Parts: sequence; C-alpha cells; structure tokens
Amino acid sequence: MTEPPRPRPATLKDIAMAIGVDISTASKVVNGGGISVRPETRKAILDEAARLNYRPHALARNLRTRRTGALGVLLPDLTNPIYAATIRGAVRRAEALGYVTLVAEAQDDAASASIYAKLVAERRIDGFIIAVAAQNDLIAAIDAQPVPHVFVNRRATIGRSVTVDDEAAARLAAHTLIAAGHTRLGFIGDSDEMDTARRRRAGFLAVAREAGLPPVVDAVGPYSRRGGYEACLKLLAAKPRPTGIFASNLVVGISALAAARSSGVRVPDDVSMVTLDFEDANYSAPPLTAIAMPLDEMGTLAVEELHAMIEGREPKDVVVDVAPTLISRASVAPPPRE
Amino acid sequence: MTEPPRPRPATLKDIAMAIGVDISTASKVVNGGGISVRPETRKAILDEAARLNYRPHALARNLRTRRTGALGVLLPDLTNPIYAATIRGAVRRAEALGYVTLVAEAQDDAASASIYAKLVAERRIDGFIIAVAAQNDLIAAIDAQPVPHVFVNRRATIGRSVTVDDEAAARLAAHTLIAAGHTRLGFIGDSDEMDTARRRRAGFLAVAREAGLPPVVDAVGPYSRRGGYEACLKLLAAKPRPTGIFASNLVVGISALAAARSSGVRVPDDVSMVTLDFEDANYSAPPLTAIAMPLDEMGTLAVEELHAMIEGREPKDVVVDVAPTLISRASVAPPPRE
DNA sequence: GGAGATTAGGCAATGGTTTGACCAATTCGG
DNA sequence: CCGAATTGGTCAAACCATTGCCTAATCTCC
Repeated sequence: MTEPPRPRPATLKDIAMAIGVDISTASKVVNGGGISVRPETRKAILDEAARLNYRPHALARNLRTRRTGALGVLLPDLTNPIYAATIRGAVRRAEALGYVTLVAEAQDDAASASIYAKLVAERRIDGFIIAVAAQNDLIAAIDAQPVPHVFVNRRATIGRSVTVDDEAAARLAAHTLIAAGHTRLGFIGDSDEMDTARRRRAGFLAVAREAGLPPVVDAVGPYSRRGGYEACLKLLAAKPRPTGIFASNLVVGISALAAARSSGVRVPDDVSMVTLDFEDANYSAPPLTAIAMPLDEMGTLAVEELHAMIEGREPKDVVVDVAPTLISRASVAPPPRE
Repeated sequence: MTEPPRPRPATLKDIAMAIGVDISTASKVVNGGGISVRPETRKAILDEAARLNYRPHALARNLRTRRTGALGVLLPDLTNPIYAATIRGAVRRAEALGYVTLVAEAQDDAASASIYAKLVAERRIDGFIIAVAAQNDLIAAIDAQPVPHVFVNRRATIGRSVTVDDEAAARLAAHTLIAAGHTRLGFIGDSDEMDTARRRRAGFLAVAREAGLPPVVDAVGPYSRRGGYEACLKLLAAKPRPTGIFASNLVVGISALAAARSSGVRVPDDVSMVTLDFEDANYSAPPLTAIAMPLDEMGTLAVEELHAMIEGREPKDVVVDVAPTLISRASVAPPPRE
C-alpha cells in the first residue's frame, strides 16, 4: 500500500491534527519524553507517525534545543591518503553517534580561521575536528569563539588533541633497520615546525643515538611526493651513503622508492627502506616494509573525545595514543657487504 | 572555576535594540533587502552589526527560508583517490557558492538509501551529490523523497549526472598503444555492471576493432588494488601474451605494475602499460603513461549543476563531459621483437 | 464526603530570522 | 490646498519542535 508521493514531509502538526491531540503531546510521545498518555492515544500517535514516515525537522529541533547534531571537520587536503583515512574513521563514528559530518578543506592558516569562524558564528556545528596546524589565525579564531574541538594528529597548546604515537612509530622503524644489521641510517622527514615530523625525527634519532650509531643522515623535504623524491636523492648522494632509510610519511615512502629506482639503487639489496603504511605500500616494487599507523582509529577516537566534550563529560586525558605496529614486507634486508 | 565570559553570538535583536529600531528593519538592512531606510539608520545598523560581528543564525534563517545552504555528498569510499579528487572539486566549488558540505560514506546500496532518506527527511540539505551506484534501494529512496540531485561519475536513469568522458579516455589509451606499434592488446577493467567500467571497455574494444586488431584480452577484476594485481597476472599468463595493456583505473594501474614486476615482466621493455592518471603515477617505477581524467572539474561541475537545479534554473543537458588528456611518461614503448 | 494525589494532556513561550501587510508622516503634483 | 505618492519604517505571522507550567477530571483514602 504505497502512499502517493507526499510533496511536503510530515510535521508534528500533521500527526497531532490527524489524531486530534495537541502538538506538544505528539512531540512528547514521539520523543518518549516524560508525559503520561493513555496507551491508545500513544499508539495512535506512534502509528500515525510511522504511517507518515515522520522525521523531526532537524533545523527546527536544533533551533530549539541549541544542538545541531553536526560535527565540523577541517583538513588541509582531502586527496592526501593520510587525512582521507583519518576522516573516514571520524565520519563513520560520527554517524554511529548520530551526527552528520560537515567537511571543509582549508589551504592555509587564514582559510582555516575563516572557515572555523564562519561555521561557528552561524551555529552550524556542535564541535570541530581539526586536522590542520594550530597556527596564529586559527588559534585567534578559536579563542574568539570557542566551541568544543579536538585536534587530530596535531598537538596544540590550546584544546585537546588525539594523535597516533609518532615517536613510537619512528622508534620501531629504527629498531627494524638496526635489527637487520644497518648502522648507517638515513631519515626523510618534514621540517620540525610540523609537530608530527618533529616527533618522528626525535624518536628515530634517539634510537640511533642510544644504539651508539654514527649520526643519522637527515634529509628534510616537505611531506609530498616531490619532497620525498628529492630528499631521497639527497640521501643517496651522501657519503658514506646510508644503507637503511626511514621515510617518515606514507606518500614520501612511495616517491623515495621511485627515487632510488631512478638512481639505479636497488631496494633492498643496496639500501633498505621502511616507511609508514598504507595500502599502496603492498603494491610497490618491492612491497614496502612499513609501520602501520592506526589512522582510522585516530579519527574514531577523536570523534569520541569530541562527543564527550559536547556532552559535557570531563575529558580523561589530553592525548590518546594508539600503538603503531610493524608490517614486514620486502624492502628491508641486511646491509650489503663492502 | 568560572567559565570565561563566553559571549553569546549576536542576534538581530541585539542590533535592533542597540539602535532602537525594529528587528525586521535590521534584518532587511543587513540583507540589503528591499526597504527604504534613512542613510544614517542604515549606517548605524551596519556599524553595530560589524561591531558585534553579527552572523545570521543559520538554523533560524534556514527554518524560515526553507533553504539549508548545505549540500550532501554521498560516496562509497573516502580513501579512494578517485573519489577524494572528485569530492575536493565539489567541496571547493560548494564553498565558493556559499554552501557547506555534508559528507557521508555508504558501503552498500542499503546504506546509501538510508543515509539519503535520513538527510532528506530531516531536511538537512538542499541537494545531493551522489557518487555511488544508482541501485534499487537508493532509487526507491530518491523516488520516495525527491530532492535536487546529481550523480557524479555514474550515469543514472533517474535524475541527471555529470561524468568524465570515459569512453574517450579509453579510446585515447588504445590509440596510444596502437601508435606505439602494439597489436596484441590487453584490458583490465571492472564488471560491466559498473557503468564507468562498461564505458571504458566499450571505448577500448571499439578502437581495437576499428583498427582490425586481434581480439583484446579482457581481464575483469574489481577496481581495487588486489583486483588489479590479480587481473594483470591473468593477462600476463595469456597466450599469446598481450604487449600493450590498459589498466582502466588509477588504483588498478599501480597494482598491475606491481604484478608485472613480481612476474619478472619488464615495463615497458616486455609490455607497455597505460592507466588513468593521478599523482602517484608519476612516482612509480617506471612512471606510468596515463590518461588524465579531470576529476576535480567533474566535482566542480556537478556542484554547479546541482546549484542550478536548486535555484530552479532548468538544467541545460544531462551529461557534462570534460575531455581527458594523455600524459606521456615512461611505461609505453614499442613492442619487443619476437 | 472531601482533601489530596494522580492521570491525561493542553497552553504558550521560546529559539532567530524572514517577509508580506500595513501605517503615519512627509513630499509632490496640479 | 487636496489627494496621491513616497519615505521610513513597524507589526505580526510563519517556519517546526521542545518544554515548563497548568488544568480539568478522575481516583484514592480516610
């Protein structure tokens, strides 16, 4: 028994008038709210609501309750697999918690700030997941109009953040190379201004130092395909050339491998390589040994923390760490004999 | 612990009372609406609005105007670079047009339908960009509650769609291989149930037929890394082995290359390979010759079309095609001598 | 039989903005 | 100088759902 297509979605008023009760009664019944109603009245309302496929008008409800049921997500680049994976976790969890997700891409600090300011001023969201750097303009915007927010994969002096344990990942990478027998290590990372890069560098260098190895050759280039390619070229030109390299970013790992190949350097025969994991690492030549970062979980946890803040629950701690794990593939071997 | 005085965002009422005019007057002035006001009154209102950093409460406005200023985006997988690129174009254009973007991921038809139904019934959006297959449940959901929508990279019998010219891309790939001297061609694609795969296959096979070549070896595997890997293995095992392969999907191209390498087949010495382009294709070994699909523009155009529909302008046509282009890199060479 | 409690549900304010209808005072045309 | 037009606004309804406060009727219990 199909209804003829209803032009206008049903409202509480439709239900109330059909049954002959007050709108407020209908509201209280459909919300299961604290009111006493005769069972038959209740049933009639519920039946009618179901028949009309009633859904509360989100805007009207939100206007009244001062909750939007929406979460904002601010990130620098949708096409970067790192953010994509994080956001997927976030979006899924948000949906499970009943939120809708509002995604915005911001190229720079100024854009981040203006998007933040706009969404908050228009009261479109209950909270913000922020995956861009916590810089001046953005911090000012947050200060001016604070709403619950959590930084993801970015530590911030302001608010709270959810990150993976970058330092542990880097340590694991160093241990992997050292365990294979390497002593001359190389590191490819972004500038220390980027806090994830800084933590990874710190972890990697610390392990090398603890192991009493000669200084790590450190190539800094931006976390991009081009940056990784060129940084790796620099590393391979160093004398003596490092035999074990940690490319401290997913995208950089792939392009570093391309750089090695184009220089005629064999992996893993001539140099071993460890990177951070994503699916592509399994389909490179050779497949890359990598450290898996639970980005999905990071996104999930970020939303959970944010939800807790919105609900007013006092957050338990400031950083949630999820342990990285090693995925051994084929890009690590003992160093070549000299 | 006293909360820092969280200033409640300014409302029209605040402005109106400060100046001593009616709320409706303030509203009309800030909206530049059709009302005659003395210049000094106007200035006072505008100044006060600026001073208070007034922004209309989106929910309240939307409730009244029956416009949400939000666009929904429905896609199957955020981490797939194809969708990521499309969505980026869409999100950017949406922002430029003053919309916010609400992103949802749907694993299957049922999930798509339920997300569609929910967002529409709650009246959270003005229109939908749909990047998932137009299947039964989803179509039923759209029928039940139609709102402006455009399918992107998916043709649908219902509504309108924006796609890239898949067939032209496939033709270009075929011509590229043929021009290099190949006669035994191979094709890697998804099942014909997927309309993009079908169009690409059709274009590729048509060119081969027109050129009077022997039948194309056709390997169907899902558009995924694993699918591409295994499909390529099948192709390489065929007798006679094709010397020119078109991997008709970005992700499949990379994994097909890995499959070739792991089988000891050299690219381009033993077999040439063309795929669809994305940035990673430039950092593979060898860099892949590829057909660039303007995914970004597709997303952009999709939003523009949707916007036009929402505005009530009659859409001009059903399919917007953007021409694909060839990017020559290093994975195509003449076929080996026998 | 009457005070008090309980039941079942109505009333009206509220949230912030938009918009068509209306109105008083001034200006203008003739 | 009279009627009409313009100027510079105001009023109130509407959008839809939520929620604290009320009330009328019935029921309970001594």
